[in-house]
Amino acid sequence: MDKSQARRRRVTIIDVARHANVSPTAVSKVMNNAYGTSPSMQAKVRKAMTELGYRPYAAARAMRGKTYTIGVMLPDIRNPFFADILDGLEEALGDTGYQVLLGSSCNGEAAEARVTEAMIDRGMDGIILIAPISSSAHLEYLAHSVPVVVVGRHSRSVAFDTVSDDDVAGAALIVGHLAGLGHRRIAHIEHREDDPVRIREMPNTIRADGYRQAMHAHGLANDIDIVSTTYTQDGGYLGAKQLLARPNRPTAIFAGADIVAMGALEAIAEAGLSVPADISVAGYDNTSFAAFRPISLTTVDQAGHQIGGFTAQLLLERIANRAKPSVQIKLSPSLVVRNTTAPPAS
Amino acid sequence: MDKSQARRRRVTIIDVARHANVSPTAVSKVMNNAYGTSPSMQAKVRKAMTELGYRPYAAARAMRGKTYTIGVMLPDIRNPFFADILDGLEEALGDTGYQVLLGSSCNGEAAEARVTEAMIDRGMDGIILIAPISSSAHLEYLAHSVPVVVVGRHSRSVAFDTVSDDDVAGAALIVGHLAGLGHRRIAHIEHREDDPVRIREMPNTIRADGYRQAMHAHGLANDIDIVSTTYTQDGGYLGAKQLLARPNRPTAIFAGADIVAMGALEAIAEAGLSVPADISVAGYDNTSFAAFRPISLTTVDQAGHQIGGFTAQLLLERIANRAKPSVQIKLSPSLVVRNTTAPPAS
DNA sequence: GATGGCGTGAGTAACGTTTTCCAAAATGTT
DNA sequence: AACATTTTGGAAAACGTTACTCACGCCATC
Repeated sequence: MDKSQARRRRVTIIDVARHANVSPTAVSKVMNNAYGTSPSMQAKVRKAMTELGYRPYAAARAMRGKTYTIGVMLPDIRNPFFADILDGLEEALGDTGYQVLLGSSCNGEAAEARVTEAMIDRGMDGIILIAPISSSAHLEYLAHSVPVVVVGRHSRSVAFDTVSDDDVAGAALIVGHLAGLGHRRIAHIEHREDDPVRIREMPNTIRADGYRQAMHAHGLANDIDIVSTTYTQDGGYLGAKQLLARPNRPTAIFAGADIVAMGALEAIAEAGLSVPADISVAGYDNTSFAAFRPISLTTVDQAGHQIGGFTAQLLLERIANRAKPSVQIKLSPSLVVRNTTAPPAS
Repeated sequence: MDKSQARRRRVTIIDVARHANVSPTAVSKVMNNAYGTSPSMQAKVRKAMTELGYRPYAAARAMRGKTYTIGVMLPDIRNPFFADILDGLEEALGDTGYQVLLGSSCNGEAAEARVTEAMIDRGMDGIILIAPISSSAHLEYLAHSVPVVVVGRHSRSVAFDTVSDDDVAGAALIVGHLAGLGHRRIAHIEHREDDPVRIREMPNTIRADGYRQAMHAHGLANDIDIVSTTYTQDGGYLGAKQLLARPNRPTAIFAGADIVAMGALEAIAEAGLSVPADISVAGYDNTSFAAFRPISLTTVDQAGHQIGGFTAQLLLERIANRAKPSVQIKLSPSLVVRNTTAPPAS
């Protein structure tokens, strides 16, 4: 039929209005369930809309202030933990009519700013920043342009809401578990951070801090041993190599993220050692491949699904009322013991 | 400063024009490098733009037909193979000024249609569909509304370009490798497909077909053994369980995707068998965790990065000229032999 | 039977940008 | 010096939608 035409013109609200013999205003009102439309009018308009296959043009709606679009900034699309968050998000958004669009490729502060600005420029109704590395001032600035929810960062602002996990408690779970097994030389691989503000706020640094606190609490202050790399598989590989080269090498490694633990496992395998007989390894995030049997990684579960759900809820509330007081939600992690941790070889 | 204001008004082209003492038209012309702007004018306008920190409002541009946005539909955000494609895409797009936004959550034809329609409604300049399951007619329909490039599907259309991998050749590589090692009972786990059109076009069915052809070519027609599940870890687990329960169980399993191989490895480990001593396993995609040493999966590399690059190039060309003849690019896969395949136990 | 209120629908302006014109100025040609 | 041509910059319209304002007719009330 007209599918063969080179380029079809969109069906607009004007077409619907003409078809239903009413004004465009009326069509708009019906669509938005606005006040002042009689039942007969509603029926006429809805009939015309389905007959013409009308879909409102979100790009035009943007000019009037609503796009029904929520942007999510992901720092790394390969980290499967973020997928859990997204699942929770989509589920909570359900059939609210909001469409989620993802922006990725954020390696670095500049790229992150590019993505978030792009989302603002596209008139998104709200944006979700997952573990952003931008300065607090920049987050604050963004939050004044558009409703924002920040995930994973331990900061507090009147301008945006935050959802995060209690990383201190999570680190304590791991250290407690390993110490309970009899380990003393428990090392940690962290994601290097230099910026003083981020040191206070980023989950990775809080996790390292939690490790230090927990080591102290177990009387292992002298055994604190941290290597700084990055939260990537490569970072885990390099970090573990350093640790294995120590004269008195650790009996357990607490990696700051599952993906880091993967790299550590690789370095350990390469060194001809076996896990957990020679050395124990624990991760963080309980990503799907931590559960994968051949690996079966001891880790900390952050309830990504739940995080996503809360995030969606907070964002919707803030979209509805931009002046509402800001909320900080902190969830409690739980320990998942699998097969990469065991008592140290005596 | 004014960051503390409750809600800042955007800087518009009008503000820039006033600041530079020129007309809005002039500002627009300078931005778009249009004809009819003197060097002095350009300087004035650019100065005003930077002084005011102006960023064009993409949502308004959409009303004039260009948003500088490219939408990518991903069927499954957890499959790391797609991340490789995205990397290639972003790299090729480089600093063309286009912003990539991802739409995911496409489990099912309805959700896929929702996402693609949402992208069209947001005025995106072009969309990339990765392994879409929609009917050919629907793809055709989309391509008449917006420039489209389809990745992974073996179809041909005058309305859109396609980039795919030679899945028949890829399957032949695996079967050849296993047969060369001495295997005869080589089974395959496929992604079930019922729709007749999709059977001809989807990469998973082509891969299964390639497996059949290769088995014939090696004189192993009687040993053809296919279980139909899905391209997920669960699908691999269930499929392998079925295969292991066979009275005369296969000595090698060719999983249609790496993630399927992961599930198969899990089922095999659970059955108390070891890989590759008792049974060989091969995957497809060469995802990042296939290379992960503790797994070290034999697989087929599809050059996702390259696929992404070609896709970007084709889309840009089609955006520039919607009437250009359509192009079909088919890339050749390569075999990556690792540690999950070995000669069968004699 | 005039007045007031309310429910219903339409007209109009506005959002920020680009494109299509057109006028004026500058330059080149006889 | 008069005219033709090119260059430069601006005014106005358009894109699709929604919010605001207002007019009309209907009913209840005095």
